[in-house]
Amino acid sequence: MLMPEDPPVETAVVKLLGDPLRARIVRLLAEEQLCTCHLIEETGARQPTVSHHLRVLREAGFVATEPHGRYTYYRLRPEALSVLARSLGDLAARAEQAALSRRPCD
Amino acid sequence: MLMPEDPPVETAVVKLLGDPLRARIVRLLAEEQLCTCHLIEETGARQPTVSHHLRVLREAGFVATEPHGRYTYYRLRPEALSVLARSLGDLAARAEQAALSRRPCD
DNA sequence: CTCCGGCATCAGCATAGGTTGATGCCATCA
DNA sequence: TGATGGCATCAACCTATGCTGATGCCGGAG
Repeated sequence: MLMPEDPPVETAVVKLLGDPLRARIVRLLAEEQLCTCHLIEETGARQPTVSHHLRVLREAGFVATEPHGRYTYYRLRPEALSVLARSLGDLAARAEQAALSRRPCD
Repeated sequence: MLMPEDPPVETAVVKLLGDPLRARIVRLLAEEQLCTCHLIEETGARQPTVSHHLRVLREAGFVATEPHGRYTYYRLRPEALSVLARSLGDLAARAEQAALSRRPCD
């Protein structure tokens, strides 16, 4: 078979939102665009830590960076979130049907 | 302040779906009810591993257990998934607005 | 041109969490 | 009632990953 496993893509992406600090950053960015210094003082985390998580979120397509003078602003990419939301919704819908069938054990 | 942070509850729950094996189990259970032995042969993981993840998923409210003879069947709880989906959808919606405002740096 | 401040990157450390082998419990069957 | 098989639990190990301190880059102000 070609795809014995399901796309681990989404899974890897979901994993990123599982980190508390990353989740906090995402929620902060869901309210307004912020630069790194804001995120530092809002979260209380140190600069390299924040910078690291922003990099991770950027590489995953969750945030977009926008250099502005010597500050760097970050904004959320709503699409990335809504794709995940839709995917989870689909899964929930299928789960409704799954309650009916049960695979026999022998 | 009482709640400087936002509810890490969802975050903790999302984290669970970030594990590849757990995600695989959830997707398998989204198709039909399965017992542990099915999940073992489907995933290729060993029995204690599967059992451990099922426990985690059960404690998080993602799956329900249903003892059936000497087999134990598991089924997905669609509600848990749809709650997450809705939450992510809300976040995406707010992110749309967030693109407009930007906090000044000084 | 020089200094400063915001930010990214790097190597090392520490903890969390997934996997494993061994073991015990319970239900079924002979 | 003893044997078997499905499943849960436990302690130990190990890898992944988040955090830290140090350093370098770059844009802007003087």
